[in-house]
Amino acid sequence: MAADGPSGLQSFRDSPPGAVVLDLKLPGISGKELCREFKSLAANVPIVVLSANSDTKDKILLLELGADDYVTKPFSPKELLARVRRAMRRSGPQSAPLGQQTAKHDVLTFGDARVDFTSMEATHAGSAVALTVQEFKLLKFLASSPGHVFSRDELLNQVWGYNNYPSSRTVDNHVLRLRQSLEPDPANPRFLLTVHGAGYKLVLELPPVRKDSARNSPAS
Amino acid sequence: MAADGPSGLQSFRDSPPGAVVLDLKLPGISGKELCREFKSLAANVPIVVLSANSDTKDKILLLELGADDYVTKPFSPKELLARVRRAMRRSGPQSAPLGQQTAKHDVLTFGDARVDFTSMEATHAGSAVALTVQEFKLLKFLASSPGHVFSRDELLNQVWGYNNYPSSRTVDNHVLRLRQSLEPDPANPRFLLTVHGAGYKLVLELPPVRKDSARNSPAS
DNA sequence: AAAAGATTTTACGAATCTTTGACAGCCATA
DNA sequence: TATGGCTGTCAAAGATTCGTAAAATCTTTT
Repeated sequence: MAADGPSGLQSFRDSPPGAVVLDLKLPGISGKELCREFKSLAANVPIVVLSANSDTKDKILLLELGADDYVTKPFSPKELLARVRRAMRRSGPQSAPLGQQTAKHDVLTFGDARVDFTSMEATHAGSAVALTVQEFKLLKFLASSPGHVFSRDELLNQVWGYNNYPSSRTVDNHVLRLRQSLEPDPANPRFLLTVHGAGYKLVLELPPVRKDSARNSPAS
Repeated sequence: MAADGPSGLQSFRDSPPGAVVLDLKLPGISGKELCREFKSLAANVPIVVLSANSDTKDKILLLELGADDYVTKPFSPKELLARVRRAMRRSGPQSAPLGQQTAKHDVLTFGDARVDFTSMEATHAGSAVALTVQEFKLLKFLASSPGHVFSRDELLNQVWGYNNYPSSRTVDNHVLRLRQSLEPDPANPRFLLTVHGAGYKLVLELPPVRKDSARNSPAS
């Protein structure tokens, strides 16, 4: 808490907070100035503004200044809380205040699987499964563009490297093992999909309803 | 634009929009339900809610449901615009931890059909249809020059390749299957058209209403 | 150096696409 | 309006492409 603009700015610099609740009517600096200042110091710290008047022009201006939300007085504590929570949630997963972040882990989850590329650990339905380096690499690459179909050649180039040209079934086998390790039902893959004649892709959302029951697509 | 809940949900599924402006007072599904649904379908699509009453309890509830902002009536177009812009700005460049980023996908839509050439998925009236690689290739080529008529030989050369020279009914069959998968009424194609004696073309705009009396030549 | 583990090849049945050929129906011109 | 040439459609035959497991090869650890 800070009683006025300058001291608020000071403590913001000293130790960036997780969020800011900013009352416009305060002594010292203009609230708008302060808002802009905060945002330029740390754009990822959400700011919720308290304003006395509900003048629309003001609102728009503030939003343009970088405020993440505002509440007009009178307001209920509940509403303020809800808005702050939401603002934090939105900017949340980004990073802790500054420099204190516990190294971000690249994690990928789908179905029962959870893969941490930083620690190179993976779990399936809670229990740990062992993935090899090559498997991590392949999965990571596929995960870099979810939904994108990659041909075997592309995968060999991108994951195995330009010099290395193992032949055909290499990729297949790695996909096979990934499926066996991570798919709910390895025989009927739901995430690591093959596109006949084209290659493989990793999809993270469940596809929409199937229509053409006739053609490929796993039964049911 | 959709006039009611169900149709809104449908078009959301068909082609997720960049943002949603949701009027709470609509027929069919409850607005809150719809809001939750949207968010579960695509969490990164921002939602701005229009609500008639400015009841605080309602506001909080909506925010918890996943709405990104709301505007109470009456509101100025400017304010709505500012809020939508802000919501989009926020959800825009922000990419989820890993794998959830939506890379640019090449998509083609016409009639009830939606074809994504990147993920090699296609939907017709919302439900998924399976297309083969060759079908994707052919469609992609036709789509590269909408309205342009390609002879069978051209198509064989361009889509099938120089070395490969299938003959007679090959192209026809692929067009047939594309029609069956994607045309509203496969027997009376509206987009994948035959030009007698010349070849095929893909048109994307709906032609003006045409009387049946005339032949099939382009309407006068 | 042997053992253990990872990666790549090979092989082949199974699954899935493509192409073909036959025919009927449609179209355009004589 | 009649005719020969196109096109739409189907189903079977012909080709590819995949999934899988086991063997062979290469790497790292013991």
